[in-house]
Amino acid sequence: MTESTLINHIKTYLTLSEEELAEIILFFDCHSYSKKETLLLAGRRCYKLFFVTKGCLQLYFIDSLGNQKTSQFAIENWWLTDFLAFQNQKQSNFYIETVEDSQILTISFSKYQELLDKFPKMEKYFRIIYETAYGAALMRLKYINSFSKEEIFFRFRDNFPDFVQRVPQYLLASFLGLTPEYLSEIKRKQLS
Amino acid sequence: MTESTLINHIKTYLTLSEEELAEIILFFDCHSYSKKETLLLAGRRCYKLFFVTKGCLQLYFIDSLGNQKTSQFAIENWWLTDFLAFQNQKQSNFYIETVEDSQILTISFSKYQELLDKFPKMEKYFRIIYETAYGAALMRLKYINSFSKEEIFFRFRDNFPDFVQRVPQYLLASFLGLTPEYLSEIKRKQLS
DNA sequence: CGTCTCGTTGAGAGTTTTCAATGTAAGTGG
DNA sequence: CCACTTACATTGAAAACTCTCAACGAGACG
Repeated sequence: MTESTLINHIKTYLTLSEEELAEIILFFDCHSYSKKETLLLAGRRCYKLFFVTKGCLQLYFIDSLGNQKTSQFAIENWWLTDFLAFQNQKQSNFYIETVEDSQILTISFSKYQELLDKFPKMEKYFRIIYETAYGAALMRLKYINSFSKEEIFFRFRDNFPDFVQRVPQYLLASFLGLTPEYLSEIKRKQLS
Repeated sequence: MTESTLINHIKTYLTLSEEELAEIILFFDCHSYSKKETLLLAGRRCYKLFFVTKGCLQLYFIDSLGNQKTSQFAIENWWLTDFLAFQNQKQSNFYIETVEDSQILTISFSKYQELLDKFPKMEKYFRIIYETAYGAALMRLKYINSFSKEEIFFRFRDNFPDFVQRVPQYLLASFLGLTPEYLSEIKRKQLS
């Protein structure tokens, strides 16, 4: 059951009764998507927050030259949306698309507010989620400023070998901020 | 009164009685620092969270070549710490230092936990703070991946002209991820 | 006045991108 | 199951971007 993924995740941070958890889960809709389906369009109002129970999402934008640039991936147990646009109920700056066949729990902005009002403990859950995500984003910025693109790739591959296998190389390149061609070159250099 | 800065900030997100606010503020210590004082050392356990009521802090690290790299600034009404290290009570990856003479409210990790336990509404406050900060970090990553360093500088200067005046140029360069020399060159190029 | 910090300049070197071409694997329809 | 098409990965050369290093200049401050 796909909802149990979220329930288990919440349980790792909060102590809640089974009744409460059952009520909480009702705030969410469950959807299945196949690979390369779009869940959020840039320019549209961002009124959904997504939780991945299976599969993989990417948050990306199109730069001025028409290239797709990935800002964030989300795999099992990750939350994803354009958080600034979601919070302010503004137009999104990003697209969200499935990278694999995926199962996604969805909550609208108004339901999200209701959920937080009715279960204040969930404020704590999301506070921890965002506190962690923000810390991780600062670490990512640290990496970007510390290392050459070559080093960024090798370190990422060492830290997340499974994930590197999981996504196509051009998406990984787009996420790490280099061109697919240069990523190819780097890999070849290391072999010799 | 420096504590009122935090009180006002909390009021913009929560409705709390004056008594509650008075109790909340007791969890914090107030300190004055002059320019270039260190508040957090990399390698030490990170057990404090900071709120700037006046002045400016920087979160930075030293790269393998010995260069200081700024990951984040915090001015009035900003929270700052090494959030990953704070949350897990681990060794910090960053230094924190004053950029100007500053007044800082400080809360230890244990007091922070007590505060959140005693005033669950504060979970909501911090949830919003971190949700915003995370969204902003993703936007920063978007900028880094979208634009050349030259463009990043001009856009930052257009968006935050006052801040650009406020901090020395070498710190700004370190924050934007380019060298002071290159920043000089960019500025000169635009004049002609 | 001397010193220290910060900003500027210029040349050369290193990194990364662009572009165009080729190779390869995988999916699709007959 | 094969032929076709498409999507993705690789290669190499040239160009663009950004850094390094060393030197100089200007202002702040004791």
